[in-house]
Amino acid sequence: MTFRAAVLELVRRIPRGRVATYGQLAAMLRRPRSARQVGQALRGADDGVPWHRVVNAQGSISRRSRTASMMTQRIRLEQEGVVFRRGRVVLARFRWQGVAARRPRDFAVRQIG
DNA sequence: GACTTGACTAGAC
DNA sequence: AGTCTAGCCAAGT
Repeated sequence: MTFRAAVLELVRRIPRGRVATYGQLAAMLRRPRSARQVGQALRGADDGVPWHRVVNAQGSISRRSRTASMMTQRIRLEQEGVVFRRGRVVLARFRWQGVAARRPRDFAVRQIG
């Protein structure tokens, strides 16, 4: 299993309407310093992988190449309901939490009385 | 193996 | 707020 294959597999699990950052995905793969390689892996991704759901740490879109437009990615995200503010995805609301999101809410047990 | 290339990022101005 | 820089490292030559 190459790193590239692991990245593509993980990106396929990002649900519609959510985004993840390069660094976040790298950390999920237990390779926290390989953010650049996540981008590199996405370079040749086919239509089967939702590459548009990956943005940089600032929530903005990174250019795929000199000529490539960033509009395609933004339009795709907005069509899924992702909201941009001042050119950035509102990460606080749309970041994919990964497996942590489905963890039991043990915090709700605490009561006042 | 020794370079080279970047869809990156945190920190420092 | 933006702009630079150094460090990063999987893949491709």
